[in-house]
Amino acid sequence: MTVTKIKNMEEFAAVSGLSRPTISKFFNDPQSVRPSTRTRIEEALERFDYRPNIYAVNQNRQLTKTIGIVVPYLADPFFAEIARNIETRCIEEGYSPSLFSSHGRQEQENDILETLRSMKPAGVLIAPLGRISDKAFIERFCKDVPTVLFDSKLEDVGQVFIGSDNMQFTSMMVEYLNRSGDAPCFFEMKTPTNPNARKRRQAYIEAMKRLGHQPKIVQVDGVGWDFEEIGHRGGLEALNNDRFETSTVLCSNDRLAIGFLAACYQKGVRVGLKENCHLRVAGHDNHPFSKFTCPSLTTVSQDYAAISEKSVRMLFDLIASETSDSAHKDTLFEGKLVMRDSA
Amino acid sequence: MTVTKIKNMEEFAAVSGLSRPTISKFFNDPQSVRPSTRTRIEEALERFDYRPNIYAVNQNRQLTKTIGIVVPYLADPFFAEIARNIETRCIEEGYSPSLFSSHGRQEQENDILETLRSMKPAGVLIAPLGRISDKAFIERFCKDVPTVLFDSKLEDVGQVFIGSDNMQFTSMMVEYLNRSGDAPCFFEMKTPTNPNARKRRQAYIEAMKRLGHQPKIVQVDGVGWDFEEIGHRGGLEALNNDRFETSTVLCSNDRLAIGFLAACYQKGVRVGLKENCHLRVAGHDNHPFSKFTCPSLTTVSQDYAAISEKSVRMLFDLIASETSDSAHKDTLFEGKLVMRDSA
DNA sequence: GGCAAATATTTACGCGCGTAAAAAAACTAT
DNA sequence: ATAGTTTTTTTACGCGCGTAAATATTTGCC
Repeated sequence: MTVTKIKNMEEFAAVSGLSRPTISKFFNDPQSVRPSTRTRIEEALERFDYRPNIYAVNQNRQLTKTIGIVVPYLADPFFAEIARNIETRCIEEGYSPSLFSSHGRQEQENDILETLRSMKPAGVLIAPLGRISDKAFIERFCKDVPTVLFDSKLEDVGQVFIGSDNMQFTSMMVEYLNRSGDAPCFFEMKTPTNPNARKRRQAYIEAMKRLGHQPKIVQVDGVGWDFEEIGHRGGLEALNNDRFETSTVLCSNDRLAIGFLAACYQKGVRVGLKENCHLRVAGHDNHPFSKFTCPSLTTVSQDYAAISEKSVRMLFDLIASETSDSAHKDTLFEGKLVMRDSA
Repeated sequence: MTVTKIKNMEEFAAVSGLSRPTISKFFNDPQSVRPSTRTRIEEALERFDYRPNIYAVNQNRQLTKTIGIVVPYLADPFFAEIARNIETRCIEEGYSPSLFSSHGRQEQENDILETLRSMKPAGVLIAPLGRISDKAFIERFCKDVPTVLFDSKLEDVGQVFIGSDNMQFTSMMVEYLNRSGDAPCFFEMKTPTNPNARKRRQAYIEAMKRLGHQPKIVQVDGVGWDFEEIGHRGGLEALNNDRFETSTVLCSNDRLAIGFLAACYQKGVRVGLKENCHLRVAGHDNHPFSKFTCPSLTTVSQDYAAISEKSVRMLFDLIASETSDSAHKDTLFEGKLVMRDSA
């Protein structure tokens, strides 16, 4: 590396012996210049490490190379994991991902979208807060910016949604639990933030009826995203008051199940399949930590990789197509039964 | 809101009946214009929702209002939590935080710093990967950009470090465990990524000697950030081979402990303080999930809020001071014993 | 070697805003 | 009302780069 500091494209063009427009073309698309030219530029890059000023670049672009990623709650390893996958894929495609978390608050979600709008991103991937999202606000955003919604569907918002087939998730699990023991109760929050939760409840009810059982739903209080806490407190309360009519509990999601398992442990309720166990417990999502609960949690796995991959691909399709064909495209992935020790 | 679309500051100046330089001053610092003027602009803002083009703004600023936040592994709720705190504080101060995760890879950490450098941020908060960080690279970065290191200290790098007093953490816990039962073994990874782990080991050894005990360290294989997995696998192996010489195990961190507790459960080893228990287990960090392990985990709590708060304040001091006084300032926070059921 | 096609250069303008300097206007206080 | 101070306006330049058009050069091909 040389001592010379290159401070703009003009100077870099000089040291590489080319003209500025050629350098500009190169940075927009290396393939657009002749191989020999490309080599010369790359050699110069080795010697002088220059990078175009991103602000100057983006100012003159109607469309930047930024991809916005918005998740509702980053402290949930599920979203952290999805975000990681998406980030990686975006980088591979030559885009710069920018990650945001709404931290469970509508106001923040809207602020993020405002910020994003001013960033003129090529596209945005958003997992909305759900029930408490400002639907109209997000809808307007989707009209202006190519946006893919994932995880949490908002009816009639956006052109593309990628998520899980919650009906299939829950049906499969209810059937499994039913044929391997008694029919499950359903353990959930009274007012879940996430629309997936509502689908799961519905699927539970339908599956139970189909199997000739009376649905038995145990709802607990609590708002926000501290699902473990809610599952724990609500679980204790439900156990204390004998609210579970069968010896099998299907939790609306794994985080709730983690809290519930803690409650069981505390109450001395043995969970699992073994002879001396009182209760079977299952969840949904295959949360990264569900393998390490006590006992390890039987659950339905979301296909993280597939959801991330498909979301990104659909976004790039959307960007490429340009046409605002208002055909709503939904993609739902099926889950796989992950059988562990808890049920 | 009116139908008129404002597309630049010129137009916005027109509709608000002021000149562009005044509008420019306002956006740089609302306090710098006369109150009556400020009111007029704010009224116009209500009617026309205009935001300055961030790229044009930043191009002409030597220093942007961006704050970079870099964490080693975002899927760890500990870092997610810290990041959330820091983000919030930055926004309160009128800055735009930009969050990045190194995902446990040196290459990615360096890439992020490269990207950040080109973003001309006002300052950067980074929790380095630790052992596998490219020290020289980070050191160079710190020279160019006001940077606060937190969580994981790299010797002689950067001017400011904020973290926990690992010596105090471990000493306190070892003393507690010793006086409430037998002396603990220390359970850790053979080659930990994080320097905190090394400090904790050292503190363990010293504390044990001070108390007249022989240190008993149980090390397990494994690399990367899947601590639960490593703790689980290593824990099973250690239990199978009777590697714990006492009935108390102090884990280097809570995530390792979570995996270890799962191993104990699986092996039928009862953990806790009660009469019929075989083992006591403790951890470090007060990980968000440690309250929900089975049994709930006794640990030393990091002061998340204090670390975040102090890191941000120190960064703003650094930005304000401008002077590159090379005085290294370290701030270490003490931990508090969190007594739960596991020890 | 000559010709068409592909690529690079020259020249020039514009993006949206920061910012400096001088002039004008609006306040403040007496 | 007047002088003095603060604020705003006018004017103008520059930031680093995208990009268009006309021109010049290189390349591939027979």
